Amino acid sequence: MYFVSGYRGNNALSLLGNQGEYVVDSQPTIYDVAQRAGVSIATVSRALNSLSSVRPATRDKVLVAMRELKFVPNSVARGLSSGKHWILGLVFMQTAVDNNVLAVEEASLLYTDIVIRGAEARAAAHGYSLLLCGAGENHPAGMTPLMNLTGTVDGLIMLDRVLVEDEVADLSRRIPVVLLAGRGDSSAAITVRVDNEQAMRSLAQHFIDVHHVKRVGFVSGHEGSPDSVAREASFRSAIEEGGVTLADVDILKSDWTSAGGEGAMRRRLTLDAPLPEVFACANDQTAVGVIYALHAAGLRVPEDVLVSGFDDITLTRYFKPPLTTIRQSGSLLGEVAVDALVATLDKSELAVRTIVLPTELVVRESCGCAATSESPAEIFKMTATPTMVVN
Amino acid sequence: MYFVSGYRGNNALSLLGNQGEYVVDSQPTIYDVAQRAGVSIATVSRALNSLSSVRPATRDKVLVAMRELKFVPNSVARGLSSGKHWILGLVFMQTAVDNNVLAVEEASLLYTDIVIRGAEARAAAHGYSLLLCGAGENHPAGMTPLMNLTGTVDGLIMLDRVLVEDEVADLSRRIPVVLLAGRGDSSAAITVRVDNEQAMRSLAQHFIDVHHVKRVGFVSGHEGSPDSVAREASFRSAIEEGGVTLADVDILKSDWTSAGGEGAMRRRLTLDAPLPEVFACANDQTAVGVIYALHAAGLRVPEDVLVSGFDDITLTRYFKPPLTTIRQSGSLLGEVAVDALVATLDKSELAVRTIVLPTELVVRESCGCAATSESPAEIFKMTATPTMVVN
DNA sequence: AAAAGCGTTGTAAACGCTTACTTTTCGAAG
DNA sequence: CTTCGAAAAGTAAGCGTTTACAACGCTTTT
Repeated sequence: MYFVSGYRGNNALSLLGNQGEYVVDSQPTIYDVAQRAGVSIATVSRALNSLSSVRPATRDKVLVAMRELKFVPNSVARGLSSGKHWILGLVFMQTAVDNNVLAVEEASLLYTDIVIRGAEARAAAHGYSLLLCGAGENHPAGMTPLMNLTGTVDGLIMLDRVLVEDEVADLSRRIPVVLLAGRGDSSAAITVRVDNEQAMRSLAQHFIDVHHVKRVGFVSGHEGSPDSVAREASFRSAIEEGGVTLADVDILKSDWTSAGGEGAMRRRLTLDAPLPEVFACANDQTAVGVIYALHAAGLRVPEDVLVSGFDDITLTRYFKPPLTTIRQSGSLLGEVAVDALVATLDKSELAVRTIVLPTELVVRESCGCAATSESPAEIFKMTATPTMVVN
Repeated sequence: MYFVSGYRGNNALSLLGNQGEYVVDSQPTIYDVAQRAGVSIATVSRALNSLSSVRPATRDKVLVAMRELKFVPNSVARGLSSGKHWILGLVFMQTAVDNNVLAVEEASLLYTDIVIRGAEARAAAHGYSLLLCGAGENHPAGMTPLMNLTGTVDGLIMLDRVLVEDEVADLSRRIPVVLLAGRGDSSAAITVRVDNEQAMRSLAQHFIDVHHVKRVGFVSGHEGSPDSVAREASFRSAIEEGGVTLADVDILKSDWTSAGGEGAMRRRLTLDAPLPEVFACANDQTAVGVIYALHAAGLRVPEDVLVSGFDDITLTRYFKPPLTTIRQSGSLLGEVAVDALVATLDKSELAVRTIVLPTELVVRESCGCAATSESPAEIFKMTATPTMVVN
């Protein structure tokens, strides 16, 4: 045995009195394992990572020692040495709406969380952990906190355009970045987004072709949100192509929440202008609030006004009337983002720069279509496959 | 200037051709900063952390150099050296229900996510990041992955009893652990939970005292979930104390989801036994599904059957009928958990071992009470303050 | 029987930072 | 103009891994 001097392990074991039970005081290191197994730390490391050859007998000795010491490798030291951390960062907007606690609980909830869950699951499947990082008006966000993550995470996923293009470029020079739900035109980072254009187009066509509407309205999400902007713009262009009116007075500003939708519709109802025949809402929660306000004013949905949502969150299937909406898979969005990021990490190059995920029009009763007998619990499958758009 | 030899920085700057723009190839280190500022790395470190005294002039030199190099401290190296990582781990159950993707999207969603958001916000306020770690049937969870986090995170928050008591004890010997929504009787870790007993008792009393029910039912959450178990047990004991019947046939097994609640009620409706007058559900989503199934069978709520939920998620306030439920603050739960963990980290000792958060009965129409004119968007405040229970 | 080759294992130098300890600096007192 | 002492700055030893390189045996080759 070579091992003579220079031992600097923890001597981590202390015998616990007469109970004969070993208790670890401080984390044992590979030095402790090496000493116990009678090998060098390099061998321990190799046995641990099985990179190069270790004789089976030696490996066993090491593994036994590790088990006896309850050794757990220190991932930080590992990360420092190897430059690989097995952690992905996920940055999202934490919007506080008017300091309203309950609104905070709802705002952008559901959907964002589904994305987070999808990302987490997929990251775990790749062997990564997810580091959450909320940015936003109340948080001291911006560039610096994200930069600080550079040493901790291997890659970054950013939801809902937390930074402006220049900052993204800056950041992605240090670390691979995937943008989610952005406008899809960043040249600095891979972008994954949902096909808002296709979605709003199919919705507009349905209203025009099937329900023969002449005048429509739109209820937006949080101001400046890329998804909200994209949905409004796409809806407008599709609607106007069809020769239908979308008046300014019928474009209501909301904030992704039910309360916001309710308030927006209440305010709209105080105006003199006649209501349009349909309100397309930027997401499902908004639609719920809008319908509530309409009901409260004695208007029926869909008999008097048609309403549609976006997202197809599970709960709204149980509403009366069941909500006509656009289905998108939030978890898929998160999963694809992680896949793209991991691919970049592996090959350090990814041909595809923009990935557009499909959406699907789900027709239920709130747009005036006939009730189906299907149970809300029934599973729908996405029929389309993701479109890969090369930059 | 002392600096003579031993420089091992990156020489990180390279002049980018005629554009005159500096581009960082690899992250600059304190060695680079030290060289540029003409000081030693120790001084750079001190300027960075402002722990001990650095002369203002020197500090400025260093800060200028850092800015010029776009230096960002490597938090991993920092963590390895100081043993402090400024990361908190959050472990939660990732339950896949019957491989049903949409159910996965809903299952335990909402509530858990609110907790996560609350924890994240509070962690950020304390200067920590949150590392997410989904455990569960589909994930390869268990002890080892968590142990691997010990080197990465400073503390761990575990939702919904991911590990058994022994494992918790094992883990908490290495790292501070806070248990969330457990049974509240762990001696190995701090526990934060909601007052399920008080909640179900007030619900039972309401049913008995106000609505004079004689027979009640209960729809559970996911099997084995501590919260579900606690709610069922508390409800049963409060109900039986009141001399009211809770028959086995009226205890329906569900899984926290609307689909589960709907299915459970559909199955119940196929039985011969007469329905109880009320079904208390383990959470709001379940109640939504239950009501849907009742409606589908031609029964009215609350005229024919009373229903209550638990959680008071925002969306169900917009349902017809508005849901009578128990309010608990998920974000508060997350926040308190983080506070407790951080306190432990700071003082390395916390007197309080169990923290019980208050709940509040919110009476709406689904239990047969009169409609109020309040807008769903109205904010309710928790009236009670958290109860600290010393171990 | 010595040399060459190869599979194993050991040695030691990073990785980028913090910090105990030591040395230098600098201003005030003598 | 010393002397002294505190303040400021430097030196170097970690923190727990990985990994390039060296060294050691043990075959195989000639």
